[in-house]
Amino acid sequence: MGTASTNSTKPPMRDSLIAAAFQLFLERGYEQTTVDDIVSLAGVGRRSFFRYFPSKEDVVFPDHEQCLADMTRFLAASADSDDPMVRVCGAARLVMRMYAENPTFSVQRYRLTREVTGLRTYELSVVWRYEKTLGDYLRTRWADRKDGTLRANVAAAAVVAAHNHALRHWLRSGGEGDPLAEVDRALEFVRATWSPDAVVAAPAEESEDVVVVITKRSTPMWRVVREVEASLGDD
Amino acid sequence: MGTASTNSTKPPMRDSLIAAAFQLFLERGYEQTTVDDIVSLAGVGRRSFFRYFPSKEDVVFPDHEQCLADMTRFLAASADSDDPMVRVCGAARLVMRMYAENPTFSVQRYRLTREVTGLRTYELSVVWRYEKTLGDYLRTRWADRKDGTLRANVAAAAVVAAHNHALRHWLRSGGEGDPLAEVDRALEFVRATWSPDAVVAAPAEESEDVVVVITKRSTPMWRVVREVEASLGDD
DNA sequence: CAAAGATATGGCACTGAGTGCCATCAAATA
DNA sequence: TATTTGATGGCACTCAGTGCCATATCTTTG
Repeated sequence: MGTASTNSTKPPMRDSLIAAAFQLFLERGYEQTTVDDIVSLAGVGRRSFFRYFPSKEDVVFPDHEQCLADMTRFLAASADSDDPMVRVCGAARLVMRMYAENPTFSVQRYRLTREVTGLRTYELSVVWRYEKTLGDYLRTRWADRKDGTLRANVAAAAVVAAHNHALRHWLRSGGEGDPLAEVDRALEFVRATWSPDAVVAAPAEESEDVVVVITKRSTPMWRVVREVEASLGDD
Repeated sequence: MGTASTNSTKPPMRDSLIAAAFQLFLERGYEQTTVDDIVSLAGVGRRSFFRYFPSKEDVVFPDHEQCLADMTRFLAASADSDDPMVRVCGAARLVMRMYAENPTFSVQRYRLTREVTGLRTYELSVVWRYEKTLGDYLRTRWADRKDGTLRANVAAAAVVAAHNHALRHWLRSGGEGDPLAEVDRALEFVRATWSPDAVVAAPAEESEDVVVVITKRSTPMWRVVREVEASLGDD
């Protein structure tokens, strides 16, 4: 609210604080670095640090706030004709793209978050906001659907999990390969599961152990499975 | 590690600290209550608080550590013949049962976690440990499977999301109704998605875009999927 | 029973994150 | 030039969390 919304003029102080912080975090570790160390290296007053970052942890994730805003705008620009799951996967793709823009920075930060418990917890709160944004979107899109909110919550969690799977794999590799391709593959895995369409199921009546399913060849297999299961009413 | 494993003799000091803490949290709020307030009401030394609870937030979730241990044991006691997803849903059920044991306490805590950001973040870290435990289990069970780790991560996230959906719904209602039944219903929703079984396929011939699948309920799914995909040639 | 040790607790001082308040400096504006 | 506005620095304060040590209680051992 306080920062200049879409204005791209970034104050140099913010960047110098980030640079100083990461330099110290990487050489002595996060917990061994105090805010006083950071501000003295950056040559600014201690009070200014907390003007730009609400907490010491925030300096580690300087770009997530912007990315979250981008995701919100992306979903708000959705048309009713869009497949909700496709749209949500596109939103998750935005996050991966942000990581991919600065591979070395992302990898360094990953090392930090793996070692420091407090940073991992903070990252969880960030991920939760992404998941909540996706879930809210799906909830409105599936408002009329049976079990719409349950479906929305589960699907949002699945999308986030698939994204994080691809992201962590890429980060562990040190930033090698194409993270966008990886995340697309992982997202397709869940998208096919949660946006079934074009399947008609007709349970048999005479024989109670036989089911007839009619579908198009072009339909991904997962949708068929999902629909058959739903119509069967499983064990 | 340090606490008495299965020994049920709980020190009274721990309980009195929890009681004092919640009394103050509910009347003045979490952030308006200092640790000094808690210990002076409980009549113990300040240092003792941090002997029983690593942080001020931990006193709000006094039973999760035990529950996590229970879940780990439950999964370790799994047999190879168990359906992994069924087992994981049973593990999630344990958590719901813990909440259901103290409805009023759970509802009061829910009110707190909704208002206080720090507590919500802490809860996320707890949920993450549950999800990681479930994911680790599924990963080993699906080690030989194609995309086993991706599948495990996504399925674990889906199970946790379904559990939380039912849990939050029950908590918002003030603890009315049967939370176990609710969570079973939500879990069944994802279980059916991620451990389908019993289909046999036979491709049609006349219409080139329509496929008829006939199957027995008791047939393992995965062979069938491969057969159908092989006969169809997937997208 | 007495001495010695282990465990639980309290007290105290210290570090470090985060906040409120005010002074100061620079740039924009009248 | 005088004034206002916004950004910054400095200072003191609260509070969570930790390390260290003294003390009390309980247990083991001679």
